[in-house]
Amino acid sequence: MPAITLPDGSVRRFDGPVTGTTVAEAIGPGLARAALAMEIDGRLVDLSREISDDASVRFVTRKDEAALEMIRHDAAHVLAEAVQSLWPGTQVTIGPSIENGFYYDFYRNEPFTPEDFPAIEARMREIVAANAAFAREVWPRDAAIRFFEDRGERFKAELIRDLPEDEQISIYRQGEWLDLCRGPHLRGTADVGNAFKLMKVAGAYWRGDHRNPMLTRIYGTAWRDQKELDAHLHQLEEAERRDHRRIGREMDLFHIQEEAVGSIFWHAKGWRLYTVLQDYMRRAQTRGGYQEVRTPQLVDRALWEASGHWDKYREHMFVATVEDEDKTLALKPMNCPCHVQIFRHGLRSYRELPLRMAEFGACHRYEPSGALHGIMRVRSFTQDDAHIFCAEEQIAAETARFVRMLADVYADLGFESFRVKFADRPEQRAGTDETWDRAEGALIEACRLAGVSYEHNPGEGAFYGPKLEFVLRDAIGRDWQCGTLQVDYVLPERLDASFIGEDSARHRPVMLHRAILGSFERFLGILIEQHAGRFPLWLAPVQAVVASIVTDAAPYAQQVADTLQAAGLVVETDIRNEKINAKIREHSLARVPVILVVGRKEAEEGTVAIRRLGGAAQEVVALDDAARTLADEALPPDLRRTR
RNA sequence: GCCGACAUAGCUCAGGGGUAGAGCAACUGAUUCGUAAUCAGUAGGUCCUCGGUUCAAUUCCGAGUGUCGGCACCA
Repeated sequence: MPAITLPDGSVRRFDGPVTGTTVAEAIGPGLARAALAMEIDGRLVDLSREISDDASVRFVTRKDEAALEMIRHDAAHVLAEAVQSLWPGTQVTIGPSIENGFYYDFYRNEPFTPEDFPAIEARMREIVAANAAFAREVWPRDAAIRFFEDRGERFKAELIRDLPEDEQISIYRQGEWLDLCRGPHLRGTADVGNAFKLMKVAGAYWRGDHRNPMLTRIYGTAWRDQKELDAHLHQLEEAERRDHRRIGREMDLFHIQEEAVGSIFWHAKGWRLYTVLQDYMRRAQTRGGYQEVRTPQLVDRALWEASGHWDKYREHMFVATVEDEDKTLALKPMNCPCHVQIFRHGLRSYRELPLRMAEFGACHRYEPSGALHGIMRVRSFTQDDAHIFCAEEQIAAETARFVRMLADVYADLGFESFRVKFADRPEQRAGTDETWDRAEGALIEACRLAGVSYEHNPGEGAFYGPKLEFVLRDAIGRDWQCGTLQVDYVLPERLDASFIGEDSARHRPVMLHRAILGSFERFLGILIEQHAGRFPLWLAPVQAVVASIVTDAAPYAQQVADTLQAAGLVVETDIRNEKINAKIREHSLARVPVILVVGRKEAEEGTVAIRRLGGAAQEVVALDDAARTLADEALPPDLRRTR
């Protein structure tokens, strides 16, 4: 006699075990039509599942987030059936729902290509139209293993073998086809709907391990309805439109070529962007109580051996040898060992702590070729790196201080909010468990004191210590991990850094590794995509163009440009013999924030007509006023505050 | 690094066993024009590199390099 409690608090009693379908029908025909699955005591299950005991039940309809995930998961099953029916002998492996869609990994000698998509999608639509019910069955483990082995499905058999002993082996049938699956599923294949699209094929290692066979993965996107699908496709176009590689070329910011793979040729305009950002960061650091240093690019391997990097990252380091000397040097992949060298140069007193040592450190790492991506993932980059040498009891205060600084910088750069993740000890690590206990404990305590709330990111810490990761969200909703703060007890030990305490004895400092932007290269890529190249005035590579209407106005245009330049603005002059329409169009497409139009009238009156990027309005003001206003507007945010 | 796709003018792309085309950009000339494309003309190519097949390869085949999308990696 199950008593079923509904979300509104009402209770329904039934004579015996009932399925969710029955319960929904009992409540009303509308719900019976809309219910796709249900939550029994908070656990999502099939609607066809029987309820035999008292329970609280919530029905899941298409509007639910959970339903969208199920649509995607079921779409993966439909994809798998379609593929196996078109290419018998293809082995199935796994096919989960993911953000925005789903994928399914297949094993097949001949990989799929996007040309196969139309046929697969057509078959998928047939399967959806047939509306086979998803039927759950529980099989004995041995029978399930034998079944899949007999079909030559060795990956599925392996999956079942590796399931925990006490776990039920559930099989879902959809018509003729079946798959091992934990579930739950929608009622039938028709519930998947037709708002799906296959997107791309890719290789993926079995179980994500590069020692395993390569599978061929088909990605799809799936949504509740066509409108949502269209919105998603539009969003992808938007991301492509913002792609920093495209904008970098269009705006003449940088390029990369074969002779220096993974390194950037910064063109004049891109370099202005870079230096404006670097100057800003330098001011922020100075205000934050950091001292800036500069350390060598080439450092003897002995130091990397001592720090532990040679052991762990040797194959990711660029190594240099010289003919006349029996020495092996490495281009520094990071700055910390060098900073420790400065710290330990001479005796340090506790009075000097916390010692905040910053460097715009140019580092080289031999990244795997497949990892390279525009200016975001490169082999030569510059970090806004700093190490805070402090006593253990200063960790909390320094963490809080750093988070404040980071929040200010992000806000100035147009990112109002960020998330924090706490990454704790990885499997491969240096240092004892006791050390890790202390490091993690100190960081947790620091977060508490700083009022930082965080998500847990287990096992993702650096090999020498736990870290906080700071994640930005950009204008189109993508997350970027930029900032980091890492607590390190290991390196000071390995490189023998010490300070003299109040008690006249030697003590080990703790090192906090920290960065706000991460690397300039990557962050500039993010900034470019964040603004789609339409930078705020202070960052814009070209801040204004003076465009003349007639040749007679050319001398005045030059005078306007000179005035603005004297006021500190980056200005170009366009006195070509072109129509003003063409000039406006060109400079607008080039994303110049301000166009100053001057014709005979302006020349006579000593004015300029200001046109802002993105607007059609024009504002006619006296030249001197324009120079003053624009120069003011072009001040970096921190200088504007202290003006 | 692994899987797949791709590589043709500055850019975006078409083409195809007999050494190649468009649009935009560039250059020249005419036009002097008031807020998102004035008109006309000219020039521009190692068809990524190296091998192979062929009478002939930019095209077909192989290798390499690079790029792109994933996977793996990211101190």
